[in-house]
Amino acid sequence: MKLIEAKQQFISSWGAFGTHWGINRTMAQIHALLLISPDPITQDDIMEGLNISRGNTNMNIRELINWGLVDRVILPGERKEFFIAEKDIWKVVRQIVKERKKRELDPMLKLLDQLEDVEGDKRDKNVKTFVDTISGIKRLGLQADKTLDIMIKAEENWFVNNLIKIFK
Amino acid sequence: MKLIEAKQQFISSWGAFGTHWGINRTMAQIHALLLISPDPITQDDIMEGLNISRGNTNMNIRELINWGLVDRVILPGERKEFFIAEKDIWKVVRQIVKERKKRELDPMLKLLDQLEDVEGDKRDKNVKTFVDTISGIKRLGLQADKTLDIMIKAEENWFVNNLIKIFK
DNA sequence: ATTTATTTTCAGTAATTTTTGAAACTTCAA
DNA sequence: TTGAAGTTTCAAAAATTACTGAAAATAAAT
Repeated sequence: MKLIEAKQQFISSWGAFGTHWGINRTMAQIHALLLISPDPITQDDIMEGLNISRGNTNMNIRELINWGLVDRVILPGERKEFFIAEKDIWKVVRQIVKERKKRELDPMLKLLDQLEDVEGDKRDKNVKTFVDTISGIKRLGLQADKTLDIMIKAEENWFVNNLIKIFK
Repeated sequence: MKLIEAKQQFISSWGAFGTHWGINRTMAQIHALLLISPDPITQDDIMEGLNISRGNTNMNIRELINWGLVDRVILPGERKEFFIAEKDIWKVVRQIVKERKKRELDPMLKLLDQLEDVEGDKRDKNVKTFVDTISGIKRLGLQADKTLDIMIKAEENWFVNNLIKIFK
C-alpha cells in the first residue's frame, strides 16, 4: 500500500472509530492527521488535508487543545500558528483517561452518593432493588476511580510491565 | 429524596452518561429502568415509564438483547413477553467490554496490520512517522487485547481482588 | 495610524441520528 | 379459520449534532 493511500485510510478509520466513542468524526480525523505529521502543521494544512472549513477546523483544534492532546507551536519567523500532537500513544491514552475521569466518572460518583440514601423501607423490594443497583454501580465506580488514578500517575513502563506480569 | 424522584434522576443521568460513550440515550434509559425493576416488565411498561413510542422501545430492547444485557422472559399464563436485565454490574461491564472488543478493537487491529507494511523508504520521515505511529497504536492495542481477554474470562472476585492488591 | 495577515465567532444550513406511528406480520385461543 | 393480542418493520418527521462561510476581532508589519 502506498503512503498516501495508507494515510487516507488511517485518517478515515480513526474518524469512524472515534464516533463509536462519543468523539466527533472531524476531531478524531484532525488528531489522526497530526499524529502522522512529522512536523508541526497549520490550520490551512489541516483544512486542505481533510477538506473542511476554517471554522470547523478552528473549533476542533481548540477542543483537542482542551483535551490536552494537541499543542500550539510558534515557529520563529513564521506569522501563522502551527500545531503538533503528542506522539507517545501511551501518554495520549493516559491524558484521555484523565479527562474522561474528570468529566464523567467524578460527576457520576457524586450523583450516586445522592441517590444511595433514598428514603423508604428497605423491605420494599422496589427500594431494595434500587439501592442495591446504585450501591453496586458505586462500588465499581470507586474501584475504577482508584485504579485509574494510579494508572494516570504511573510511568508507562511500570504500568505496562505490571499488567504483563499480572495477566500472563 | 423520594424513590420516584431518585428513579427519574437515575434514568435520566444514565441516559446522558450513555450519550458520552456512543450509546443512544433511549437504549441507556431502558437499561437503567430494567436495572432498577425488581421484576420482569413488558414493552408497555417501558413505553409508559419512559414516555416513548412502541417502535422505539422495540428497537432498543432488541439492541440491548443483542448486546447480551437484557433477556426475554416468558411468564407462564402470560401472553405478553417480559424483559429483565442482568443485575450484577460486574457481569454487565464484562459483557460490554466483550462486545466492544469484538466490534471495535478486533477490526482496528486488523486494519493496523495492513497499514503497518506501507511501501516506502524508512529514511523518509513521512514514512517513518507514519509507521511509528501505527506500530505504537498496534502495540498498545495488542496489550489491551490480551488484558481484556483475561478480564472477560476472569471471575469477579478474582479480578477485583487482584486489582485491589496490585493498585493499593 | 493604516494596512495586511491570521484567528475566532456564530447565525444559518446541512447532515446525521433518533423517534414516531401506522401497517404488516406473527402467535395463540376459541 | 377467524380474530384478538402482541410484535416487528420502516418511511417519514423530529430532534440533535456538525459544518460552513463570512463578518468581527485580534495581532503583526509597515
